[in-house]
Amino acid sequence: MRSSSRKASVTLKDVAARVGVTSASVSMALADSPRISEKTKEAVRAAALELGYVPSSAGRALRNQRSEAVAVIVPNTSQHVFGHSYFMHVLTGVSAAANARDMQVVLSTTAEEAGDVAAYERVVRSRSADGAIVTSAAVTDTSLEALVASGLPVVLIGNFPYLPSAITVGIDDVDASRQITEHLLVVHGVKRVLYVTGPLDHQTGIDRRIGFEDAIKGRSGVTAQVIEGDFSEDAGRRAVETMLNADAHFEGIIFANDDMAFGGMQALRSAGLRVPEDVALVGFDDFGLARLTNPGITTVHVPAEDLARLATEQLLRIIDNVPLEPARQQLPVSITVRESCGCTSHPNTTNSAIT
Amino acid sequence: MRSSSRKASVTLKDVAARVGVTSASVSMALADSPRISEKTKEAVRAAALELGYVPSSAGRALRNQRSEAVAVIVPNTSQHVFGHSYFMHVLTGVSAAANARDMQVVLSTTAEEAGDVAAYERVVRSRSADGAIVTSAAVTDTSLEALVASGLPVVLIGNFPYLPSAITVGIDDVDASRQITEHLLVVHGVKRVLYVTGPLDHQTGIDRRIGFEDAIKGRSGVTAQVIEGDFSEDAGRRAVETMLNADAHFEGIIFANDDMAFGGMQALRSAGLRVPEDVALVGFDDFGLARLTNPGITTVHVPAEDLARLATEQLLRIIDNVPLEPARQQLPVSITVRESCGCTSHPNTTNSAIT
DNA sequence: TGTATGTGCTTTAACGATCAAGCAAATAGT
DNA sequence: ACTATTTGCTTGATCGTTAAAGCACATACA
Repeated sequence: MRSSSRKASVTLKDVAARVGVTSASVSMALADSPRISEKTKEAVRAAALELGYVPSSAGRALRNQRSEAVAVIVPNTSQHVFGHSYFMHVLTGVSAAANARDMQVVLSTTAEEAGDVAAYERVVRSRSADGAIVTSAAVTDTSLEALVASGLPVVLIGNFPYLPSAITVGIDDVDASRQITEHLLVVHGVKRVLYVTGPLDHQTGIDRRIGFEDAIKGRSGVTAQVIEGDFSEDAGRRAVETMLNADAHFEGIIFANDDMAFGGMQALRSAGLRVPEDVALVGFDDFGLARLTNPGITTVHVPAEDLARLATEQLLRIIDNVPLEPARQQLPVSITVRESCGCTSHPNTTNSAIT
Repeated sequence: MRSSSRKASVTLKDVAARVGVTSASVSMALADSPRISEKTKEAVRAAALELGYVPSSAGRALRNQRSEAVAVIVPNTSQHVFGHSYFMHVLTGVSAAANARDMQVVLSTTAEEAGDVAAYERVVRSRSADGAIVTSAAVTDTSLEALVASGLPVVLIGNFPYLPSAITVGIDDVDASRQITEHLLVVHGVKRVLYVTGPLDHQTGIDRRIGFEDAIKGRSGVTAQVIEGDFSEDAGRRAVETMLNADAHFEGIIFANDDMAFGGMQALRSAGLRVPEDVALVGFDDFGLARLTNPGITTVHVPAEDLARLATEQLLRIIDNVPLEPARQQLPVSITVRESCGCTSHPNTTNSAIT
């Protein structure tokens, strides 16, 4: 089969041949260089349109040493994090910021890497992308430190106090957690509370716990119990079951995220307890789930999409060597009040958000 | 600033200089060519590792005329489709299949395209990707036809009877819709039903409606009403409100997807009607929402991740010129029974799936 | 009149990887 | 011993793009 079906794609040379100039002239013409006459430019544009010329990203990347792409890197197994709608928000934010600058978005999961080089190193060092957005990285992820140290353009979503040179965009987990805890304690007068933590090898898990403790501290008449979770629905369920089996008493539960709050809510219902009448509860994240349950979960709204967009904008600044003033940014959060805390009497009607 | 901070990346040449051979030899050595002595290969591998050599994707793409990437293209506005967790499943499936073959995944949304060339055409014709997976394309999307006709490697997720030459992977929407309708009619003996359609400019919307009609057809004693929706939660809510205001009577509702079922369920609750006691209902998709609501929604489980994985595998076959026997595939679906239809008495305990 | 300054293109070179062809040196064949 | 073959590398070309330098000719300025 010598007459292959592979249709050679249109290159600068083809356009040049059509117009009767060299490919360099076409390049300059399309770049609107002042060195090219208006007449030639017009002819080139017409020919390019007619032939359907689209610049080769490889040729351009090779020549310019820029791929015009940003990578989104997920260090965990794709199973877990993809399953989280958080990731969806991140992708929306990154896409929006990248598309606004005509940059591609490359997805990269650190699945089972063969060599020593981690996924992000591979993507960035192969120049498949000019920089990377890294999200949901564990504290224990040592390669992250190497990546940040390597000086390659990287922006992390979240807070990484143990990586002082990292560019990050996050929220104030401590303060937010303190706020939502206080909502339960002050607004609803809950005295006996249970706190279900996130994974304590993630900064998020650590910080939210600290926020909870800050809120409890020095508040008289409040008794608190803490049980460790891992952000999974099942952990929330098990935490509640464990406490109920131990015959523990609590009027309110603060979950470190919504997934666990949902699991916990199911366990409470199975035990015949009503939410919020018998037990009030709150979550954290508001990535989608909290709105769907019945009762809806009062939670901290984390602006994941905004975080991702801002992170990407920062990344593009780094790539373009534009100085960025605050290397670490924190976006404000709001508390979305629903029914699980006892605020609204009519479940699933209107949801209000206070700032 | 002549001493730029830009660290030149390691290329074949650098490795070659270290070993004392030419870059061509290094290339062949790393490719494990029999023309290179074992000794040299070893030296090359050592040097490559030491210097942290990672092949330039641009150089390789330019030379091989292959980018080793697949694009995932979403023709709708990113707002809408990203918001749907369906997309998350698709990404997981595509990533899994692509990563298994060491291919990158490039994300592409048809946002506001400047020129005539649509997003997928740009991505594929710029050779940023060797092929594309297209999902959630509307029937009215004419550029899709041009894309399929252009002969570029593309696999569509869904059914596209009006594009006979397209390679597709989907489910049998007609049959699935018929099945879930029959569940409500036969198992639960519902006589007066309401059907809320999807958008009728999508094949999915059309086919599911046909399946519903097939199930109704020739079934004596069953009266049906149809109202048009658009897959949005709000459409489901409005459909139910409209019917209630018209004082329509129905014991069961079949929604063309879960989002609408959720909206409808809220409207029923607001009207003081219980699900499933007063009105039984079913949905379609099972992308995540149906499990979270209370009561859980009995629905058709669409294996989105499997569809995406299979579609990507087909795409890779096309790219590699491997002949693929069935150009159009359909994956089987199952019905996930929850509480909204009246099957399970205890809401939110265990969910069973029947095949 | 002789030297700058434009103008509008072409030529050249380079980005990094890879494959075909080439070319010495070592080995094998008769 | 003298020609084949093999071995193990190098040379050179190529992929598509773009920046810099070059080049012939026209015009401007002193």
